[in-house]
Amino acid sequence: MTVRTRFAPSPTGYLHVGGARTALFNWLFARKHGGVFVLRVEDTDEARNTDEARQAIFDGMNWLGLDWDEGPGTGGDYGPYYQSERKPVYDEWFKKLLDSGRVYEDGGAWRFRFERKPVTMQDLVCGEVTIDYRDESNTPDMVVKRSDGSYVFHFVNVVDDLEMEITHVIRGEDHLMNTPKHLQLIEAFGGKAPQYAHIPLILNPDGSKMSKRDAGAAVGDYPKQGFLSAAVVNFISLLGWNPKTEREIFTLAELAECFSLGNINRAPARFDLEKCKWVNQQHLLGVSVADFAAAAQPFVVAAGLPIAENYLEVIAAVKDKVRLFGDVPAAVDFMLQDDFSFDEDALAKARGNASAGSLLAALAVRFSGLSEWSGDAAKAALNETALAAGAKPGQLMFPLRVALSGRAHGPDLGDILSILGRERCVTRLRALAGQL
RNA sequence: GACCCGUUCGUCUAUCGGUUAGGACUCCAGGUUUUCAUCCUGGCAAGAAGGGUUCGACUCCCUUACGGGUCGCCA
Repeated sequence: MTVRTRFAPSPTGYLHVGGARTALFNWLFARKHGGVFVLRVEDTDEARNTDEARQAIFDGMNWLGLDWDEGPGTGGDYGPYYQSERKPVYDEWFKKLLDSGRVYEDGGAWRFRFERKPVTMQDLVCGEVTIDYRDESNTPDMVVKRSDGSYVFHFVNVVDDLEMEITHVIRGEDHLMNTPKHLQLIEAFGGKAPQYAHIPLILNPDGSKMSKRDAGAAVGDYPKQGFLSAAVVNFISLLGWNPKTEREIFTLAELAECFSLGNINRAPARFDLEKCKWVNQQHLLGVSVADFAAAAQPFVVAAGLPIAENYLEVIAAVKDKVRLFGDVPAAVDFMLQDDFSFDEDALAKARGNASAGSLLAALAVRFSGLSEWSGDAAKAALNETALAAGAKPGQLMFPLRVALSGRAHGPDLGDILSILGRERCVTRLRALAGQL
């Protein structure tokens, strides 16, 4: 029997990390077992569906690299994959319920009559869970068909899982209490229930439920901030699941290899954006300068910075120092244009060195006299300047860095000197020397 | 309120009865780097509480507390 999993989002908002992780786990499980991953759009609530939300799902899935074997745009033998197009199928299954007397009319809607007994499920994550349906107050008969003739989630979800021969349902823990309802429906249909795995929810750093407005919640925001999809996938995979090794950095393919439902935790995890950024930096380390430069360019342009001829050189100088592509503009602005700001603390620290002004002025003179310009030549000039003044080269480096970049941190000084070129260096040295 | 799931450093987690409770992020301190960053080393920091069971419990059981989830003609 081939494994068939599905991700069944409803297009009522943006794809959020919780949904993305659910999709990811279903995808990983299918890939791990050479199975089929189905994307099914649960758009039965016409009032709340939007085209933007539908597109956000596709965009998010594509960006994450979670391709679906069956679903919108791909096709498959179990379609259509939009529930809004499956009314005839539901009518057919509803008739089974009608014929067997398991539904009754209530105010124009149809309710499914639960069997009043304890219902036990075997969850792959939560283990054995029993809900007692003899307590009617806690488990009222559920509406399966609205008075307007449309069907509700529980009904279509179960019918489609049966119709599409889904073998494993991996979904958020918010569905745990729904499962006995689904099991009762499946039993009434005489169908074979899929195996269920309810994964813990993702919470905000403060422990509150992560909703769509919270920071880090919308998958669509990650590319905007300059995250690598591989890093986001890597990070969210580790929320509530672990590979049982101390390794933390994985590619999607590597995750698919070692993924196992048995290694999923039961407790909800909080979302730590800082660690997500660290994971991103780890993935960034493996990206080539050319690819990095191409990916960072939109951010640089959006910040209003010019793409200079030596753009690649500029990127190479900062590539291993940033965590996000979104951090690039602020890290390279002083190398791409002459308009940059001075950090007050850095300036204050430079002023703390009484001889900084004269040293910088002397260095400007020496730079001007250099027959050839290069980062090494400039550094040699720096050493000579310092020695001539009876100072240590190190004393000159900080003021020089501030003069050239306006800040205390940045790329290697040799890189900066080389990238800026003689004229700019001299100009900036004189400018700061005059202020100290 | 009822029902369900859960509870190891601030955060993500390892531990399938016997460990100095390990790793990672963050933070701090050293070292390397003539500078910045990377990097290396070290440090801070945890079994919610109380009862059992057991020679022995973070691990099993119960109670309490706390957190999350669910109780729709939403999904």
